[in-house]
Amino acid sequence: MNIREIAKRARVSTATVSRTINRIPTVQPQLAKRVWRVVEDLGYFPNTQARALVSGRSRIFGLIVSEITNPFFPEIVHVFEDTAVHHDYEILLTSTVHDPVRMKLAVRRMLEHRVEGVAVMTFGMEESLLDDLKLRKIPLVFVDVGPPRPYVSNIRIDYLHGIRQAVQHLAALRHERIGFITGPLALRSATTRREAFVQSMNEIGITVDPQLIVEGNHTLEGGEAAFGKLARLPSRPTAVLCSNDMTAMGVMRKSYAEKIVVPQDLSVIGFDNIRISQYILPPLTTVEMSQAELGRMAFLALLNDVQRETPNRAGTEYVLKTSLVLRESTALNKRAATRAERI
Amino acid sequence: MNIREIAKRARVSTATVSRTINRIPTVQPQLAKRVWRVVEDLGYFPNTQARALVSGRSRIFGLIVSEITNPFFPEIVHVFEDTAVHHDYEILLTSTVHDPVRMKLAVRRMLEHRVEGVAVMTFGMEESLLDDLKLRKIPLVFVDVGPPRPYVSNIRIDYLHGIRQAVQHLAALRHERIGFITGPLALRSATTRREAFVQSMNEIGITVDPQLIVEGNHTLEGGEAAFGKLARLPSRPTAVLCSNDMTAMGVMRKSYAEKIVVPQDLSVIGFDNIRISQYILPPLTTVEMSQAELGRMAFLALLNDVQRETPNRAGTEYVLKTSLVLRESTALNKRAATRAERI
DNA sequence: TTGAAAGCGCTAACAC
DNA sequence: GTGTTAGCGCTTTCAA
Repeated sequence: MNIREIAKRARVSTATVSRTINRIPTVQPQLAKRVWRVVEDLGYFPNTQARALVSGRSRIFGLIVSEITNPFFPEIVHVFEDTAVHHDYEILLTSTVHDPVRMKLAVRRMLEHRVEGVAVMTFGMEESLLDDLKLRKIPLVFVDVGPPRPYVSNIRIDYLHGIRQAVQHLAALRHERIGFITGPLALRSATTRREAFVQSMNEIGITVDPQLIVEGNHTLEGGEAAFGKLARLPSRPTAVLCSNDMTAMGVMRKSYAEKIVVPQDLSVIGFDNIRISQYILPPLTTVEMSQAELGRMAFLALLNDVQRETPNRAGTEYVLKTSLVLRESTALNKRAATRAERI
Repeated sequence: MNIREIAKRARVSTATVSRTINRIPTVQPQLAKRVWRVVEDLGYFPNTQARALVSGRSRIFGLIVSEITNPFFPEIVHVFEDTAVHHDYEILLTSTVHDPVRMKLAVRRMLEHRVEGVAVMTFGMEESLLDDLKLRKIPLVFVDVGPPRPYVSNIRIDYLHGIRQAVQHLAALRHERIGFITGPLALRSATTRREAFVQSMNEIGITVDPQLIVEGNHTLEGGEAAFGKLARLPSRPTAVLCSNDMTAMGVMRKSYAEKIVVPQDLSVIGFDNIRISQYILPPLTTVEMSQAELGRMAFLALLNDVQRETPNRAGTEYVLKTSLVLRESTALNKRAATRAERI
């Protein structure tokens, strides 16, 4: 069953059927009605492949994430898909799993399917592998990477805003020795978070002891190991800020093992606000970087690029704010509090 | 750049280019070599839409899950995608979010994209909405639902195996009053798990007190509420088996609030073995239902249906075993243990 | 073994 | 406002 069959039964041309289905307003209402009747009677639906082929528009966007099993991503994927469906787009999803080969393959698949745009959420990894896409001037949106580049849009993350709130929250709870566990420093997003931490500390008059900054790798195990180092310090921190929530969970797990009670003995703050952070015990105070908002922005950025008639040479810059979500993993610094009482 | 361009430059016909690219062995090696050279020089790759249109094979499978943000699914999606890519298939993913409208829309999208098969992982929900697919004899694979149906394959879950292990593990730890928190009883998967529990208890000579079976809804909040009921019982259970891991996390959260210590005062066992279960405190003992295996089986089931020349009228039945994973949320029943010492 | 050519289902340019 | 028709890029007969 195809458009010709519909045309025959509705006694119109295929062009009229096509126009009707695409809601082109020049079709006479009565003709349109006749067409719709047949369409519904036969349960006809158009063939997207044929459509894409002739129109040169696939109505597919690619979405590249580093790992769908990383709890940070499912919400993004969900919202991206949801927004896409609302705009009659389909999504070609791929996880690179930090593997350049998979990344290369993903680019190939995107090209073969003639995607109209690609959102890249690998936070700065293997970015050069996307050159094939850039070459063909396919709209691209990145999250949180490097300097502006031609034809590429960016969603900048305002890390400083949330991290400053976190630092000030800890300072208000009278913490001074505040540790920071970074992500893998090969990632720009990780170094930027670290810098936001250092700057926020400076702003409140504290120069960060370099020993208090330890490299993690955004995994729970990395958080455990990193906190291990912090805990062995002669003067260990009373609070730890982590580059993501999984790291914070690692810190909590390690401190549980070492009989350090969160939040009484140690305040912990995460970053991302992934879904489970509210469910762990104690519920995690964290800096939210809205995954839903990120998914929506990424889709709309691509849609915007695709819909303009002149190519978006300059790229567009978007900004996603971060902000502190208070829960129960932070508390007053006991030592400082005792001191204060004496005063 | 298209196949004609390649043909011209390689001084062969488009047919030969097509054959070469599709690795049809009748092409002369030297001709093939010439074609490949041009293909590589120009960075040519075929257009999947055109291919699909003319061959009538989209090389796309649909994957319908109830919620990608449910931690049970990301691993499945990942493995499904991974296996698909290995077989040169693409995947059309959708979350129904338990919404019949979205389900209906998903079916429509699948049809428009001419998917060759659909894996349905909604565990028994809104299944009638898939009639359009059945009607068109599109290969379908379900997980864990109803009786065999024509043209539909099924992955059965051997719930009993794992649940029996869980019950026997608890019994060995001298628990007798064992509670069970079900999933939403509208779901077949939930009632089947409950029945497996009752049977396993009967097998070890215990008739389950109906008060000890409480309905949950597979969410953390549901687990909290359900355990609230169990905790208020005159004689509360010393162990609880849950219909999924999120429920178990709810139980742990609620017992934390009520100063009931897991596992000393209460043993808890989950079901599913989602990723985070190993990370929570204490690490959760749970019945594993391998998500990776499920994703792989679902893909291969569809592939199998698609590759046979005669339609799979009878459908194929697959079985996925479940089995207990011991971690740290269970312990010896204190009361019974004391009694035993006296003996 | 290779090439010529038909045609997959649809859109859009053009003619009326 | 509607119809006729070319053609999107490819696979696949069929003939040579």
